[in-house]
Amino acid sequence: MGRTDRHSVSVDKLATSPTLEDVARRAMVSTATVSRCLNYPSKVSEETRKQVLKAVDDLGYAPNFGARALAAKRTNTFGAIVPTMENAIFARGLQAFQEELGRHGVTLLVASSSYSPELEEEQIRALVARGADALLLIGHDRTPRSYAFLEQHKIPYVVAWTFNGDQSRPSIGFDNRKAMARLAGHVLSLGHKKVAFVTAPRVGNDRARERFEGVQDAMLEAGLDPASLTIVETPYSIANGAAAFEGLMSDSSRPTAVFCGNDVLAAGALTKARSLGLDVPGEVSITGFDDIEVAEIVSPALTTVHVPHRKMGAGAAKLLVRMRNGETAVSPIELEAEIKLRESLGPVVPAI
Amino acid sequence: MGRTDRHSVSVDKLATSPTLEDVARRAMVSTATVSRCLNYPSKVSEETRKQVLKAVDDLGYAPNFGARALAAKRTNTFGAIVPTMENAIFARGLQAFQEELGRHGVTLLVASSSYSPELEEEQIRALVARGADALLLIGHDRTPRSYAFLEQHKIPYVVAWTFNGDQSRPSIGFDNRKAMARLAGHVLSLGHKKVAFVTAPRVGNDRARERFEGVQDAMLEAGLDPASLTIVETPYSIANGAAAFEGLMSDSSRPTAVFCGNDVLAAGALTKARSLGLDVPGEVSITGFDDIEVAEIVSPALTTVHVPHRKMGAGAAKLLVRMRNGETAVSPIELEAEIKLRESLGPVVPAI
DNA sequence: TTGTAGGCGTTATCAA
DNA sequence: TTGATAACGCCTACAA
Repeated sequence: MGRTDRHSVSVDKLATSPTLEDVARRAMVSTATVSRCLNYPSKVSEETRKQVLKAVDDLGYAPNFGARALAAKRTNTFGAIVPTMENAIFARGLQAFQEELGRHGVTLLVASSSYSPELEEEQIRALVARGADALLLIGHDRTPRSYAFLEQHKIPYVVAWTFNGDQSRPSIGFDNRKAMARLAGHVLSLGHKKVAFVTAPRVGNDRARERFEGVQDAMLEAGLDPASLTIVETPYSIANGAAAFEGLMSDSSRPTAVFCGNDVLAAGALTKARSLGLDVPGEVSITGFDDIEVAEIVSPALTTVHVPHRKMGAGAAKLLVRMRNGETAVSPIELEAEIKLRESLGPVVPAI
Repeated sequence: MGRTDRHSVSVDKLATSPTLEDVARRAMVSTATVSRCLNYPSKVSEETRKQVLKAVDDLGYAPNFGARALAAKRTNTFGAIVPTMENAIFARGLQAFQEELGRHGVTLLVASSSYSPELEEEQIRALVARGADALLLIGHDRTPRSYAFLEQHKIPYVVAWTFNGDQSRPSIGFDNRKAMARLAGHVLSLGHKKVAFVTAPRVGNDRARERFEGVQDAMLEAGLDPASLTIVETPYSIANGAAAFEGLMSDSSRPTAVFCGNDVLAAGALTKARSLGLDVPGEVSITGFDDIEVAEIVSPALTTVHVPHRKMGAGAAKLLVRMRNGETAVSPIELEAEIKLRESLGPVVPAI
């Protein structure tokens, strides 16, 4: 039905993608048998299986995913939406996420939101429409519509890259605020009083906000006025980090330590320091956050906060698989972020 | 049909994703009208449009992608398969690719092959099954089955990151061999005679192979015996670059210049040089390939080949869109790769 | 072990 | 301008 019969198979070859029906015809069995053979090989006799697989091979058959999802209501595909893929911040975690998913037979679809909640909302819809069974999201900040949508569609999701005691969502991550406070505390204990903070835009980015609060916490703790903190807000990029740093250093009262909201910004600052002929950490200390690969290869090596990228990625995958399988009461998981002291940080050197 | 009628809508809300039919019922029109309203708003009266959109909004309706693809036979989704997402080599190009696609209303799906032709074959099938209308692939090396599959399914694709005169496939890229030969030629003109080449595994990776051939070309040109080139083959990673470099330098007869197949390897070599206390370029010169961001932030900054990442990505997107729209005779596009001379390269210093 | 047939959520062709 | 309705390709009871 639907298709008129043809005399030769070769006509088919020139046409378009073969379907289950084509395979069935060639293997001289029903479509049901082909489907079974592909999905539950054990439920098919050895002989027919061979025939079918040969037909599949001959035809170069690939199941139509949409049709399959439509019929089976499960895609074995998870989605991940990260703020950016252009730098390495999320690369390692995503890689681990993917590897772990692979072990469970699920495929990963990745999208990026460019740090925009509206764009993220679109991406969420797109991935769900494409049949994502579950989603990995970064941070808690997103539009109410996004949450409503996830709720309504009953899409399991986990929030990663952050851990925040008072959030009840399934999540896995570390306490950005605490980690940054620890790093900043250490820096201040080295005698730095004039400090600056270069951060990504904080609205719509709870990680950035929490890191900022961490710096404030540390200042308070050290008896410094948080209001005296110079803040530069700029999107994550090496160039922006460099520009921000240059601005800071051209100021009449330079900071002796510059906290950067992440390693990318810090790498930019470091590079600019070099081109400015400024000694790091002699004249100014610089710190980052994330501990991506560049942190170790820049010179001087970057003092930063080591984020458990791989643990987070793999852990998120495990959580999500459990949730997809019906488990409902998954409690948030907190991981540790560790301070990495390296050469870019030094004690404050009194002016001569 | 199929669904039993319900008395209240709220039941639906608790159930699962709303369908076209749900929207239609709520807006009191037919599913055809809803579909039209979503796809060709102009073909629907102002009034019904409002009703429908309201219903869509109320219900949080998102079209089922699989069903849509099934019915429309077009997904407006392209796929890209890159060897790796873990380092920055392909990130910028992919970003540009995505941006350009966005301008044409197409969504991007990304997968990575881990430099394995077999895995790439799987990914190709997966993306096509998911309805990718067209594919971006890296390099020409892949299994015959992959090419046969693409052929059979009539999937438009372009090969990027390489340009090779005698290949007739739609492609956009630069001549890896020529570019590397130019860089190597310059290095050799500085007096280097003992040179080494650290490369990614060359089988299944035409770019790596061509870069290698470029080095050989330059040696020949300079009157050196290509057989005297020390070769280390190792997967792209900072750690591997460092290890390879260390091995090279611990050799009794050290090279005075180390070519690296890409910037990641070179960054590793540079880092190791520092930890070994070797002066670059005083004692040994190091070069990379790609000109990714790290190339400028490492110290000394890396001499490398600038690859037109963004141009390639955007260009590939344009090509693919044209092909998807039925254009068939697209000829390969060659872009220029430019040598970037930076601090990591210096003249050979005669031993005292 | 295998086949038949209904349904999954859209789109698109016809009529109305 | 709108509404029926037949595909689209696959899965899965249910029957044989």
